[in-house]
Order: sequence, then structure tokens, then C-alpha cells
Amino acid sequence: MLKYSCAIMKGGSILEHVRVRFAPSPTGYLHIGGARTALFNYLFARRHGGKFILRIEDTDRGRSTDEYIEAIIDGMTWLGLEYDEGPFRQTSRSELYRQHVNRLLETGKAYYCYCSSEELETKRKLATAAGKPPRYDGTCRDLKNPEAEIKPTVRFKMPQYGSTLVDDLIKGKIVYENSVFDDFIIMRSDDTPTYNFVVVVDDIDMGITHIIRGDDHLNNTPKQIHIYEAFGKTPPKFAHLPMILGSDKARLSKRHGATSVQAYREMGYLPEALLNYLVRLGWSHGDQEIFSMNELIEKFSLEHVGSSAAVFNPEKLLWMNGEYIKAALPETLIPLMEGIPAQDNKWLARAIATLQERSRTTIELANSLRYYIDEDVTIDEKAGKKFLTSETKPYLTALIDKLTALEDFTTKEIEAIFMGLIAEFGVQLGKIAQPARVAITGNTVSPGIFEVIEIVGKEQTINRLRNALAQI
RNA sequence: GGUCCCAUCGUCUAGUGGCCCAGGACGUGGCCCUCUCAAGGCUGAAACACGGGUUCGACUCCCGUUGGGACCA
Repeated sequence: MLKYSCAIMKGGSILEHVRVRFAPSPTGYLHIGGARTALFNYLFARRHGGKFILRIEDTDRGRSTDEYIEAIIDGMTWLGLEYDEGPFRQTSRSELYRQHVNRLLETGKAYYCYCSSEELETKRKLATAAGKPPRYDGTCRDLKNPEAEIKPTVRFKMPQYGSTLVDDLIKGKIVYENSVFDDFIIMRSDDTPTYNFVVVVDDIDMGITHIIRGDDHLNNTPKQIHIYEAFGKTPPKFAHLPMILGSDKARLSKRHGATSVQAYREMGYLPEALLNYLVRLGWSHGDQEIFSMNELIEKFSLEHVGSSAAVFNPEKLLWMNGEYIKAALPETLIPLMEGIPAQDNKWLARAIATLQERSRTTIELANSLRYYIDEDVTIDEKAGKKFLTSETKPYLTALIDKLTALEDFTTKEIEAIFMGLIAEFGVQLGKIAQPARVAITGNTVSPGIFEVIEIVGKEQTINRLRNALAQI
């Protein structure tokens, strides 16, 4: 078994060995919230030259599947969130948990509880009926002679008086009165350890120095702190990230639409864009919106993480994605063009370049690319009716003649032809450009028509123009 | 129900007592550019939840109310 060195604090706040972890449970795909938690952990580790560890919390055997484990790893790989250690799985560590439970039992920090679930249920109902919070009453806490007819659970001895301080890097100091806690179960009667216990054992074992996680875990923290102390360990630093909410301010879930990282991947989002959007959900650096990964690593700090929950805004993510598509090198987008047959890459890159500033997803981009490639364009009915008319027929006929005679088939020369035509006919450019656009692309929307013609090529352009004319 | 967290434009946020009759971004209105659509430029509307304190001075600090969220069951 690996042994990890403990964090060494120098001068009170300078961290020598930062070790953080992302610990998802594989009960679903990697979702937006998880991805952000992973990102913040990753950035924190990189910022401080520390280690980022992936740990799969699959103690819940019933709901965890290997498929999801793979999906989570896939998602992280796609996002570029490389981990330095792991993935570790809890299922392979039950012996470790057993040993730790025994240690607490031996030192009197935990005890066997022989209360049956029926008894506890009754007590709970009684308490609730009396308007009191349902807490374990400590029946077995000081039991001397256990009756062994029932397989016991193991409970952790929480302090009964005083208070517990959680000094959170994001939320600040939070004080819990110990009287609100009860002795919670750390191992069930079937020998499976419970969440609050397992996390602590793992985090101790892995030498985690900073726990950066969602604030849905905030209320578990005081319990966990006492477990650390029971093992004689100094608890790590905690940083509880605010939640990501849906448009109705409820916790982000499936009914708000796509929430998994792969869903966004499939919808044509770039990982850099998703990451950039996510980092701005809760973290800021003045007015800056766009950050490269290197900038993030350089600038990220927990101090600038806000403390209130954030509503996930798909519109802004879409905008962000558009920004990244615009800025991308056309060549890098080629592999993302699904459904586009292999082409001369140089030519494809040029075609892509004309569409980057008008596409917000790679799907949109790939779709627009079709009219450069498909041999047969279907002309949109409405567009055809409006622009392919007896009035525009002569323009197109003349255009065919001029293009046929053109040797140097470049944007510049094509433009010259159009300019010649508008002078000849005495019309505005739109009068000729729009019909040409409809004839060549099938619709009224496209990049600049001169570029389109050049990229479509002489032969295809003339074919399409002829076909369109035939339909008038 | 108990405990905890949170509260600046519709949304993400800047703001760490005077720089703020509150800045940026998305979205949205208008204008310009223009062969269409975008992109781009300019420009407009849009917020400190409420009530008390503290202070010479509160978006900023404290208390309460309200509203949201989470956890425990």
C-alpha cells in the first residue's frame, strides 16, 4: 500500500505539498457541477504545484456502475483535467476501512450499537411527534455487557458539549453546537462503512491537504473533523463551493436540460469553452471573461470564489463556445467535423475559416459546411420563389458566361465579375448576389458570395447555377 | 421539523467603508457597417431584497425580517 507524506505547512499559510482530490460517485455521467468541482481542484493543484487525485466513490454498489466510471474518466480526459494519481476505487479498500473502524473501537472513540432498526424507528417517530429533532439517544454509548443476539452497527462517539469550528476557505468561520449532533453510524450491521467515515479514512490515507467540494457537504464537515481528531490527525483545509442551480434556482438537474459533460460534447461544444464558462460560475478575476488554461492556472485563487450559488446559463455558454470557435485554428476543427467526408484538408480548412465567425457550435459549423460539399443542393422553396425569377434570370445567365470564361478562379477575380455585372445592368450588388447565393447554396444565408464561389469551385458553381436556371 | 449556507441588472459577476446616483459580460432594444447571415463598432433599458442599527459616511460591518438553497432525517 502506498503511503503518502503529510502536508507541511510553512509560515502558517505557504503550502509545501498541496494534495487535492476529486471524488465523484459513479452513479451517472460526469455532470456540469462535478466538472466544475474537478476544475477548481485541478486549478488549485496546478497553481500550487500540487497533486490532483481522482478517487471514485463507489461504496454505493447498487447504484455505481463501471460504465459510469468510464464515462467520468472520459469526460475528464476530454476536458483535459489530467489527474496525477488514481483513479482509486473504494471497493478495493474495504480492508482499510475495517482496520480503521477497529482502531476507533479499541481506543473507545466508537462503540457497538445493538439497537434494532425498529427500535430506532420508533424512537425517531416519538421524537418527531414531540417536535424534537430525531437524534440517536445514546442507548449503547456506555454499554458494558452487550447482548450479542443482534449484529451490531458501529457508532462514532461525538462530543456532547461545546462546539465545533469549521474554518472554511470560502464560507469563513462556521460554528456548530455539538449538542445538535448524535453518535452517527460509521459501519452498518452488514459491515459496510458509511460515507462520512470512508471519506475521512481515504483523505487521511491519501494525504489530502485541501478538500474542495460542493457546499452540499458543508454540514457533514463537523462530523468529519471529529473523525480526523479521533485518529489524531489535523483536519485538512476545507473550501466549500456554492452549488450550480437551474433556471428555477433549484439544484441543477436533468429536468433543466442537458447537464452532462458528454451531452455538451455531442452538441458541438469545445472543452476549452465549457471549462472557461464553468470557471466563471463562481470565480472571477475582475472583469475578464476569457481565460486560457495557462492564465487560469496562474490566476486562480480560492479567495476570489464567490459564496453564493450560481444559475447555469446555457446562452452564455453558447456565446463562449462561439468565441472559442472563432479563435480556433481552422485545421484544429477538421477532426470535429462529423459527417463530413474526408477532403483535401487545405481546402476544408479554408471552407471552415469562412464559417467560424458564424457558428456557435461545431455541429452548426459542420452543417453549414454541407453546401460547400454536397453535389446537389436543394433550393429552399421560399428563397427560390423570391430570388430565382424571370427578373433575375438574365443576371444569372450573364454570370455563368463570365465565370465560364474566368481563368484565375479567385475571390478577387470573382468579385471583379460581379462588379462588372452590376455596372452593366445598373443594379445594386444585392440584386445579383442574392439570386446567386440561393442558386449556389440553396438558401439566402451564407458567407460572402465571392468566397463561397471560389471554394465551391468553377465546375460546381456553374453546374449549380445552370440547375437553378432550369428551375425558373 | 432541526441545523447550516446564501442574497448587486433577467443571468454570470466587479465591488473588501468614501473612487459607485454602482463597472464588465451574456441576453435584450436602437443605430452604423453591409451582397445575405454573422462578426465588428457605437449606443439604450436593466440591480445593491426589506427594516433597523454602527459610522462623519454604507453595496460594503452588525442584528432582525423575508426569500432561496443544502444537509439531517
